Amino acid sequence: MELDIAAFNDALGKNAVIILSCSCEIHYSGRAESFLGSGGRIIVIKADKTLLIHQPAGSNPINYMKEGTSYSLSRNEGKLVLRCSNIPLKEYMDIFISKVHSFQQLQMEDSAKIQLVGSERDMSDMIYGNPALIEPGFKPLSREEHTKYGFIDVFGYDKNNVLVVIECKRYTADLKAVDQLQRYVKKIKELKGLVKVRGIIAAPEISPNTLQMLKDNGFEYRKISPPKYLERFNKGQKSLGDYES
Amino acid sequence: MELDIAAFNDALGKNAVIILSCSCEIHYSGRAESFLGSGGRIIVIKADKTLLIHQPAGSNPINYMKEGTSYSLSRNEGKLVLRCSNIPLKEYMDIFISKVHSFQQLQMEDSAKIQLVGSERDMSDMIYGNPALIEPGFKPLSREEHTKYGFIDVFGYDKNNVLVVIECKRYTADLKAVDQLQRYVKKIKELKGLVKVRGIIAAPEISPNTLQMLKDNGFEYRKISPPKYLERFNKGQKSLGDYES
DNA sequence: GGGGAGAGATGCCGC
DNA sequence: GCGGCATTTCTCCCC
Repeated sequence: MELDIAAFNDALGKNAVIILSCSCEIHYSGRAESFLGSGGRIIVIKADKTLLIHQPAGSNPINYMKEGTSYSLSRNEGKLVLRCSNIPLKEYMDIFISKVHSFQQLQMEDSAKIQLVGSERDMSDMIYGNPALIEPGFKPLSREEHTKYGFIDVFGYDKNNVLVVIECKRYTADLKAVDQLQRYVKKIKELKGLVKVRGIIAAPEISPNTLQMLKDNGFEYRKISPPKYLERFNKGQKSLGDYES
Repeated sequence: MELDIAAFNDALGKNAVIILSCSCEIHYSGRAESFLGSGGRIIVIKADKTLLIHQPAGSNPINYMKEGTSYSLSRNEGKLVLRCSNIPLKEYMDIFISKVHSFQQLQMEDSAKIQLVGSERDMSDMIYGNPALIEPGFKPLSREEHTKYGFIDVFGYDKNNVLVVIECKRYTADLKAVDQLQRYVKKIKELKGLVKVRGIIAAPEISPNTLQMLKDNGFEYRKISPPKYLERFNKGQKSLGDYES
């Protein structure tokens, strides 16, 4: 099909969502540089002028531009070229379109915000509200502490009044989690002038190397999973519950 | 518009790319749990059965399902429901569609692979090929060393035959970069029985705190940017060069 | 806007 | 498959 440049510009001006399926070739220059040879793609320009280019498979866009990008569609010697530029970010893209399969513009509204449960923050809240999950006598002082020591998930005293730093991970704890814990514990020792500060990783799983490194540093592991309140809620419903039988 | 369930299933069977714009409500349950109230969205199901749901603004999909997901579209009491399940991953989604704005199926081919320049790997290659970028007399031994110590970007000897570990970052080096360097240097000292091993971060920028922590640990910083060969190539062309004037 | 850290991160590569 | 790590990461929060 033919793509009407005026219709495209009209859609841009109305902050419509544009969906273009086409064969194209892509040059990108910005934080890095890339080239993608010809193939079938879906190009989406959103109301906020975000650009996404998707191949027929895979989760991530193969190329993209951020919010606030400017677009200029032109026909040069019979070929369609979509030039994209984000001056403040110094990001540029040229899309050379050889064949347009479809063009669509949509006026859509969506003010809904997602509610998500099961994050690391939910884990630290759970531990804060139920400190026995760590051990008897654990007394949490704060959570998500954004201080100069670092951003500590949970921070408290054990039954012997020894300071405890807890790093939560919602997934398998890896070497980087120990790095982080180590950095926090070291900073706190320095700032408080303490010799003994305990470090604990709370996570549903931990890799063998990570457990080794944890022990080598005198730290501890607690097997704790993030809460999923909505899951419990859904168990009483037909919709998602069906899958769990 | 009305959505033809048979046409939808036909598109799925042909591994077409499906694009559906609609108003819908979304429940997700898997690694976490989420709920998203009604609003206008674009739903894409790719040839590999990846699902993406986009709101009219923002880079990232608000909900998604991974490759290999199964779909079942049905009409219950006049309402359209798209049930998505990925049994091996224990991920499930229910999409309650209140209004269909458009439906499209596309047969597309794309075997092109992206060429990208300016990655961390390109940086380590550049240093390996031009060791003077670090300092006179630096002799690199290997790059991207995948050993049990960790994955060291560049590894070599200085002019005094002291071992040097270099960690490259394509962007501003942060505290985690020092964590990583520290971990590598420590492991190498242990395994080789060395007292002195130098650690260097090579990055275009470094945050003040990071530089402080780097120095506190006796490590060094080299201001080096990742290479961008394609940019140089494009300077001679009209396309991307236009923007740089 | 920069810094610091999480993410339903994803993707890549190596074992 | 898991492990370890980069990413044009993106997003959020706080200073």
